[in-house]
Amino acid sequence: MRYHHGDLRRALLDALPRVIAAQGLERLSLRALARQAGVSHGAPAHHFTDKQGLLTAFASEGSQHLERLVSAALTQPAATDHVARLSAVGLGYLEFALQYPAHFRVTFRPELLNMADPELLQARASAGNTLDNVLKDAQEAGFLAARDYSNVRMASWSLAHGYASIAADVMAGTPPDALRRQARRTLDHYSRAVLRGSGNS
Amino acid sequence: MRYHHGDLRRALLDALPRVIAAQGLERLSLRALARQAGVSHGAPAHHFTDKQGLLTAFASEGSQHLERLVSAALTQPAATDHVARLSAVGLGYLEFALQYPAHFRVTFRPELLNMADPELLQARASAGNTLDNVLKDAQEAGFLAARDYSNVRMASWSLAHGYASIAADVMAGTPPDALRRQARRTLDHYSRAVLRGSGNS
DNA sequence: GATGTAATCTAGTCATCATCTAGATTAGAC
DNA sequence: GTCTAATCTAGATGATGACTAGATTACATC
Repeated sequence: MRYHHGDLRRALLDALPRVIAAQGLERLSLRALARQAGVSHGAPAHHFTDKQGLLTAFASEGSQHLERLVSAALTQPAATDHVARLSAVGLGYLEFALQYPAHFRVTFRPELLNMADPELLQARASAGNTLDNVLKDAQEAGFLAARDYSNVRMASWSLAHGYASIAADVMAGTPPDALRRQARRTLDHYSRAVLRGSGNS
Repeated sequence: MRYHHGDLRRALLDALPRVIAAQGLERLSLRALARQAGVSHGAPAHHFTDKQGLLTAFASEGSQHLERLVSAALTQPAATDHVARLSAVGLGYLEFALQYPAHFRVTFRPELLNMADPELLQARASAGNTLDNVLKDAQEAGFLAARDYSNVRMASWSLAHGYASIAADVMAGTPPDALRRQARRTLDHYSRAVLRGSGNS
């Protein structure tokens, strides 16, 4: 075992999902993580200062994964009209929860993170822009009244986050593909209802 | 200090929100809680077995509060038509997050709880029935197609849970009344869109 | 290739924690 | 008044996060 690891920071971040999956986020210990990486129990502190720093870096990664998956869902051939595009945002959100469950559990838990971390803030902000782009397009095309914009934005965000949370927690045993199908139905129905026209009474 | 406390179980559950608010759920310790109650560090174990047992009992309380607040929102004079009633479910959910933030943080965290606990299961089930009653009424009145039922149920649950989660986490600094107003607008818009008629193409 | 500095890692320590145990105290039934 | 079960205390154990001093290595510079 070499004294210098090479890239311990990366190795710890890569081992984290496994350790969290194995013993749960609540029982995550820096020492167990260090053991996994074959390194002494004090080594992680040099890269992340403390547990909060480790999880903050992990959450930044999470926000980047989220943004990537939402963007990927939007560039799929099916995401043509505005309804499908609004659904796609939610589906990308779910995909994040399904593909990166450990990240998902950490990313939206401010009490575990250093919310002043600039890297985290930037990752969060750019992840939130995608929804705005979709809704702005829908508004310009006349599918969303200007005065409904903030309501629909809040509802869409809440719905995506809520469904993914429920899928990750309550429905933890359900097969991913079943969740994807249910989410698609639910989100399509929602998006169709909410973007039907711009003249709601 | 008497040797027997009288009702230590209740005293611990009552002190829990204060301790969680003070030092955060992640740093909650049974010993600190015992100190708060003026009792030795081993005493809580007799009533709750372990930390998971304590939080499970706390989560059962939470589900009861949730059910009570949703029911209260439904019996308000404004909750007359089906749209207002569907909104009220979400508003009750938010009210739970606002009035019982500590309970809210614990109640939906299965990894902290003993999900096999019969008391918890029953509290959860009865809390979930209220939404079904509202949607069943809407369906019978012709505001919701039978084949859309499960989609709307899932969307409403996700939206309520997601908004409350975001309000509790991301928007932790926002004044409660502002959150209530925003939630009412968002939920009304959603409910109106989704319950407009039963003949969506 | 040698050298010096900064980055990285180890090993030991401390206070605290959850959990377990044995035993002390008390309430309440008989 | 006695006895039993419920309740609580006190001590111990192993693990944890954070801190420290010091050992080892990488790397730029000469």
